[in-house]
Amino acid sequence: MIEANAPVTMSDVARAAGVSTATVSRVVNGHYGVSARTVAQVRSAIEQLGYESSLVATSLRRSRTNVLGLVAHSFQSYTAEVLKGVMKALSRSGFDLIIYANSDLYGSYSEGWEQRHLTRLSGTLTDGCIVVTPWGDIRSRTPVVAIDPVRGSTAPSVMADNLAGATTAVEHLLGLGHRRIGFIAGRDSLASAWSREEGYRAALANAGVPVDPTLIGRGDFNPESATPLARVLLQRPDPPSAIFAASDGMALKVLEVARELGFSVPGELSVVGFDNIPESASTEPGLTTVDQSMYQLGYEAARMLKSLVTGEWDEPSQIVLPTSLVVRGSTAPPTNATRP
Amino acid sequence: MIEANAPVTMSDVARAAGVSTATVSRVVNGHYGVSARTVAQVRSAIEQLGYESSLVATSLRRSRTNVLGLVAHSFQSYTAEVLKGVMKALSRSGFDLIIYANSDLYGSYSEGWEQRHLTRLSGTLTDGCIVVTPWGDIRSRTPVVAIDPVRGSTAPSVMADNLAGATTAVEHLLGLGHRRIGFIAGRDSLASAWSREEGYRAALANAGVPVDPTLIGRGDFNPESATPLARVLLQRPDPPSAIFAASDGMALKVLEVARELGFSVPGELSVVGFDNIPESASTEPGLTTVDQSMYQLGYEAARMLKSLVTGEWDEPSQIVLPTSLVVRGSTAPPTNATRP
DNA sequence: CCTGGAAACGTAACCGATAACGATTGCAGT
DNA sequence: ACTGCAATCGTTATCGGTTACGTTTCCAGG
Repeated sequence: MIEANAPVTMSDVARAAGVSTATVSRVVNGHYGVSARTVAQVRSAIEQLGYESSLVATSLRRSRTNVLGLVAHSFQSYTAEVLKGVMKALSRSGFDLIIYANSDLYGSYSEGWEQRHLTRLSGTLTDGCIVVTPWGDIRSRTPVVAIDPVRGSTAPSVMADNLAGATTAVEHLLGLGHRRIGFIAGRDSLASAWSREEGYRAALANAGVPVDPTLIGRGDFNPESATPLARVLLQRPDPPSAIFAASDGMALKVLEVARELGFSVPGELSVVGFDNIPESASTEPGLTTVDQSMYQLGYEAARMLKSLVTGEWDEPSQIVLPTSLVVRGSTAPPTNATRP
Repeated sequence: MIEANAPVTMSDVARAAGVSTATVSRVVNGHYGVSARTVAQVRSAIEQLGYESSLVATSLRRSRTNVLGLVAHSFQSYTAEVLKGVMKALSRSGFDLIIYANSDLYGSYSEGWEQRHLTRLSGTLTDGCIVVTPWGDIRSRTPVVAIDPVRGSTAPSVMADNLAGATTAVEHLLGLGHRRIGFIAGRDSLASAWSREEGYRAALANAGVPVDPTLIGRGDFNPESATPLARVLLQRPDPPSAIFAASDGMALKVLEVARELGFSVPGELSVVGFDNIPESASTEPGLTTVDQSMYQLGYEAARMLKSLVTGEWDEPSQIVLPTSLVVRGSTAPPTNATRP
């Protein structure tokens, strides 16, 4: 039931208990210097009025709030999986979590959005923050851990072994006999996008297959960015026999375009993604992809942030987690292929 | 890069620009009464110092923050889907979103957690809140919309047509020839749990099948709660030929127990869930379930909350969304069944 | 009976920002 | 030159809670 009752403040409690707000504060925070009788009075007043301290007022005055923050620029499956891991790591830790998401998902907030959010939060509200797929390097008064950091960043971060993952993915395609393999890259500024492209190039180089720059499309990890790129690749007179997309979201769009243009998958086109989001298991055919355990990324990032905040850090500050290839129905040997 | 620089406050800007904080505030908020020259000076100081207003301080002073809150007691697929819908509804709306999640997921926070979180947030930080699957009725200074409210609540809320959904699900099983149909109920206090059980009973009654109370297990929507209940049902000398679980999370646990006890699904046991979370599509076999578009629930709740906050509300305050049955591989006619 | 010192509690400054209000300035009109 | 009205900007109270500091109370020891 909604009741428009004014919020109960500390001075209400103080008035009811016949003491000053200072005393109420001491009771609430369990500080020393209050007689047992007064404590009982204040407790009873709190109970009776249903008082609950204001997170805002407290955090404005205090340095420590026991709240950690998470900032993400969009909310897709990737972020949701990360979040589950974060919550798990924080459960029963004494830290609450505040996720701040801005409403301008689509484009207008480009460079620097997370810096804005972060300064707004870390002013006082949170003791530290996790930033998911940032756009730039971060300044902050409180500790920050990046998940999938920008290229060249030396700040604390957690990321998957993107190079190895991408290499394995492309080697899988090469092993099936593919030679003309398209690539749809991720957002250039992120280390992950860079490494996945490196893996693509390295695998081809190892197999003695020259890199054809016209087979590389420049996406940005946003699923929508892949659609026109896939169209370009598949409408060529000589389309590739396989496409490796730097994220599952983009790979799923490739599948969409392929269906639209009448390509049979995996008969005429093999597709590989990266991430292993839940949706990738339920498409028809299932998407072959590189699993990077976003859950684990979130879990480790939260663990690291906790240690940074409490000052008990002792591990290296850049964690790299292993990946594994998940083979599903979207990959097969190319038509008219000679097995290696 | 992390730098331990002190946060830039409004008075820093004021000092740098040679004006008072009031003037800075006016410039920041675009208020009337500042000369163009002063505006330029302040703007330049803001730029130079990298000033960003503190969400906390602002919300303490102001009544309106343009931030909406969401409170959830756990963070599973259900919540994640809801969140996507909420974000979609809020995109480009001018409202940002703060999600507050407490760290004591597992039990210790029982009754009343969302009331605590809500008073902490709605004190000043948010203009309104969405509460997902609350435990009790809510008091709040600012508007609150409940997703999947408690039974008997008259507060603004969004929910699926649980009665119709559950009825359809059980009719599906009846139509396949099942007569002994087990049920695993949800958290008793929620309207949804109640309606889904009603649907179960109604469908059986319509088909002239008596309700066997020993075939009903009392879960709480938490996946883990279903495991022992499923075990009890399936280890009976006369196990049911089908089980309808009030949530997908619980239904997936039923599948797990069935596998563990050597039941073939759907050969010896049919299973139906409710929710249609992403995971349900990717199990083997896929879970037959009632789709309630959690995305849509989130979308509508956010839309409603926006209107409540801006005061432009004109629709009924309790929205019920349709459901649809999604038939996958986990249901089939019972062995030795006679088709109706 | 007086003093010392710790315990208990209140007062007021403060955190960062906003807004009501008052004060100052500039300029047009007479 | 003087009035009057805007435009412009600073002062200050305020939000709710915390804490440094000062004051009062109370009891033990001399």
